[in-house]
Amino acid sequence: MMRTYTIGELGRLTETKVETVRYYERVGLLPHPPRSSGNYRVYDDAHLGRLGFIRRARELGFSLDQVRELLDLAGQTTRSCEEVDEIVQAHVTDIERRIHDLQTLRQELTQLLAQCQHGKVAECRIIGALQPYADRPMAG
Amino acid sequence: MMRTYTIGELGRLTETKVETVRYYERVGLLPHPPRSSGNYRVYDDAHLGRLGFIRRARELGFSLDQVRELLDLAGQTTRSCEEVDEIVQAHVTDIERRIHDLQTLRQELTQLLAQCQHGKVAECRIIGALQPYADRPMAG
DNA sequence: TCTTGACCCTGTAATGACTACAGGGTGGAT
DNA sequence: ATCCACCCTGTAGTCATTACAGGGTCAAGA
Repeated sequence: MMRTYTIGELGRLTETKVETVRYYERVGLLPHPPRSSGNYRVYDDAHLGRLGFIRRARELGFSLDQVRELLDLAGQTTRSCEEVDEIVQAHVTDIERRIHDLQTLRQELTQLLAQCQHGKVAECRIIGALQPYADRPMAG
Repeated sequence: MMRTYTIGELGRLTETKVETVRYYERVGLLPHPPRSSGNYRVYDDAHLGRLGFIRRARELGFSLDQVRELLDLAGQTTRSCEEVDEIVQAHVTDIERRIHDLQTLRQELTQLLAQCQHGKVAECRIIGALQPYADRPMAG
């Protein structure tokens, strides 16, 4: 009494475009499902679970390679979850670095905006700040 | 008495890979420079200035399309710098959204890490939290 | 003069993670 | 019979580079 799903149903259930489901299959994240007589892909609950896992991990910002590792580890149920922890920890560190970079960027841009006197481009401090060789002409 | 540069010199001065300089030319961000007798690209200070502008704007996170707009506006010196302001402001808003998204993500992941009991994968809360259909089997 | 070696040239393909067709077949309802 | 929504494969596009492969150029040293 196993429920089956077409690729469209699977997509709706996991908020994944049909093309993306096929893409995951192509790159080996989803197993090749059996086919119907009309050559349609036939999915079951195991596929639904696996695709759900992938999408949730992607939402959390993991790369497909990281997702691959996590899926692999998730299958080895008796193993210590140390490596899972490491992957997540590394990802948090990466996210923190990106937050920091973006904050630096925002500050630079905000300072540029504060300097703008809303005059003509010729005197614009923003444009000026973008020109590291302001004494030279600029090609166009 | 105009200084000229080879593509390699230009790259060193602006911390740009040679391939990237050629790429900017291909997509129309840099004008086609004149060529030497041996078919080498010959750049001058105007090119240096323009490439510097591009690289600085890229460092500040502007897309190449935004850089194109900024370069275009920078050339229209008598125009009001309102549009420059708008582009930068839109970019700041975008960056703020990204910072916010990343902060949300970091919090979710930090919570996952806090729940990890460092046991076996079978009981791992992290893996569990990634499985939206935890009652179902998972294909592999 | 010859030969290194560093540089330059073009053109094409790869990266990540999809997305968007084109051109066709299937399935169920009317 | 016909319609439409859905499915199929295969290929190419996105963004901003980067990485070759397979050649040509140029200045210096032996």
